[in-house]
Amino acid sequence: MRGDSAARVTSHDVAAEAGVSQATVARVFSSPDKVARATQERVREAAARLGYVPNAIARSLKSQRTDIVGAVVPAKSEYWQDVLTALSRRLAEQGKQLLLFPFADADHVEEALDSVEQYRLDGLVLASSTIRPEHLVRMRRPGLRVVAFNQPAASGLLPLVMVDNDAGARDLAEHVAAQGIGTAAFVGTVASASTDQIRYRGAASALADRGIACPYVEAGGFSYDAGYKAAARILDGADRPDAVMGGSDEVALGLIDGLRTGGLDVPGDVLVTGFDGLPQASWAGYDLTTLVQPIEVLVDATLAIIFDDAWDAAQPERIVPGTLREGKTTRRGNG
Amino acid sequence: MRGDSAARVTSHDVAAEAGVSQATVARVFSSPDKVARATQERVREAAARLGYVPNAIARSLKSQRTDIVGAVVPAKSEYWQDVLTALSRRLAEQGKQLLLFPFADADHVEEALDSVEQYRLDGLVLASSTIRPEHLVRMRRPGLRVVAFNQPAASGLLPLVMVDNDAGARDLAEHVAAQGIGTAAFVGTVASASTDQIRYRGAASALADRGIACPYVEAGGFSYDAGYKAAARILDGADRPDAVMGGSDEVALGLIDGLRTGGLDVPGDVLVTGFDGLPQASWAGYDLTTLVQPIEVLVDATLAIIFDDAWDAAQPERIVPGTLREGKTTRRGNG
DNA sequence: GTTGACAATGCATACGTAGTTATTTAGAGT
DNA sequence: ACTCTAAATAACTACGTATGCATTGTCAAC
Repeated sequence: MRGDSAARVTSHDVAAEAGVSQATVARVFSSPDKVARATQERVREAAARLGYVPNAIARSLKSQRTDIVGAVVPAKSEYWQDVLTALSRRLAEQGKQLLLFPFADADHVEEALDSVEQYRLDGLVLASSTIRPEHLVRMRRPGLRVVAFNQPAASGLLPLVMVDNDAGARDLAEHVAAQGIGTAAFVGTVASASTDQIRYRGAASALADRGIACPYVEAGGFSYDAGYKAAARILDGADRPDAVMGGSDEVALGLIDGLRTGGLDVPGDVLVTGFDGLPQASWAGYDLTTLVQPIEVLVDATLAIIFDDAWDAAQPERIVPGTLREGKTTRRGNG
Repeated sequence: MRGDSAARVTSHDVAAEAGVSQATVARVFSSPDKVARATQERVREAAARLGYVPNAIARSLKSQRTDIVGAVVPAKSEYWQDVLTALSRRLAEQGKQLLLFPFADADHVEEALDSVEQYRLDGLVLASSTIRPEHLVRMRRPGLRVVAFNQPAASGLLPLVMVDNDAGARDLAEHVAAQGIGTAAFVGTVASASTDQIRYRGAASALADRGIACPYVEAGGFSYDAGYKAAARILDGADRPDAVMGGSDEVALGLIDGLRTGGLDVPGDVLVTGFDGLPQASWAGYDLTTLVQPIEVLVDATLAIIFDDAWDAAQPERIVPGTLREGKTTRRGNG
């Protein structure tokens, strides 16, 4: 009842109720130490009585800060959902919010970026390997802190935070090679994705050092389905590899099921690895060997760049190592 | 370069550049039909030249609309991620944005709700069965359209959109019963969740009609892990059921792996069903029989309530039927 | 030629807050 | 008692836009 009748309570109303000026009310809520104890209590009581809630829109207009960070992420991706969760939780701890800009295809990036500019966000996390360089550059604007997240292509164009894709891919390759394989294949997601390229080069180079060839197969997508279909192509191929390295966990999980559907045993006949460290990779049905990304660390580094003034002019690159998670998909002998 | 120098371009700057008044500039961007063709072009050119972008904050302050919808969702849940994706895509089509309020535990709901009020959102999607009724009631405020999403407990307190949990559970139960089982068990997520209760009652009632008992087992969480661990308890139990119905897909997938780890064959020894229709349920490794929620329909209904003025005073309830998806986890004979 | 109608535009103001400057009050020192 | 200083509060203004109202200009009708 009470709350309903007081439809739009402003700081002026509270000021009148408490017998002080509007400025004092504002101070009570933004810098309380500048207001005497007794006055503060009186104002807070009046505010509670009227059901006053500060208007963040007006505050933003005045203070030129929205306390909102935007995130441009692919609409359909298991990996990014984990990142978003970590990101928004950290922001919430600081009283900030996360505005979501998912996009289905590259064409919609433009629209999302328009909105980003209109809302005068404090910062922006750009997370998608399919954003083209010209878009990246356009995002370099004063007052807006943009960070490229796991997007090697942004190197030199924007501040960048990413997992060490090269080292991770090498670790995985060396682990697989240590199991004593003769041939291998790398099933990438989309060849034009910069993460894909680095992961492939790292893996191929590490395998080459051990005399193992590693052709590249493109799944054509970031999804389980793409991996599942790629498995068929590998089964049809002339010589079946002893190990298949997936460009991402999602593709790797599809690969496993595709290979198993084709009658092969994983890891009996073929070893499989992934990349990312999705929760699903740990599911007992798969227990995938993968490179776990330290999402919390990456997120913290991202927010540090956005909110730490020291980074203002510089274009830092934070490359964080991942962790090899050994699952049963690369465990050859089970004795 | 040009963009950098024009740090903060306002409609006044554009007005000066184009030789018109600020009001005309505003009209060009908000109600173009009220401005003469020639003037419009001149203004747009000037705007482009200066790199002007309308300030959504100021617009919101004046227009009392933010074009932003908030969503309070559980931080860790596969299901909600699908909902968020659909929701934000639809909003983006209408030029609106999605502000995310994920919460790890019920204590953080309060904080999220505070932010919601401060930001004067156009609407709010409340999606979590663990929000308590007192919070729900507090959200009934003038000017803020709140919709409870898949949250039966909100019935009578808030406008409500949900899948027909009861009918869905009955469909699943009847489908399982038709496979000729003797005993069954329902593994719920968290007993206090209102969706859980309805799904269990629906399933148990349908099974009882066919003379099949169906005890309730609580997994203690919404996750794969909870389901995996619950499988062990079922294996340890005195009489093993012929069919296990999971309270959600995530729990069901955990159940399957748990049962298989315990040496059982699914569906050979035990049939399993889920609820939700997650992408993962369709993965070849599981191919789970489940009730697919029509997420697009639910989302559209939700946005209709938020943005359609006709719903203003009423407290509508939209209950949408789901679709049974028959997978191999309930296919007994494979001939 | 005068009037009326209507389109196009300018002027002024309000949205609700935060910060800047000015004013009042209280307290301490001599 | 008088000044000096610091603390507390009030008055005022700016943030950038949208819109009601007033004004100007154009054209058709009589």
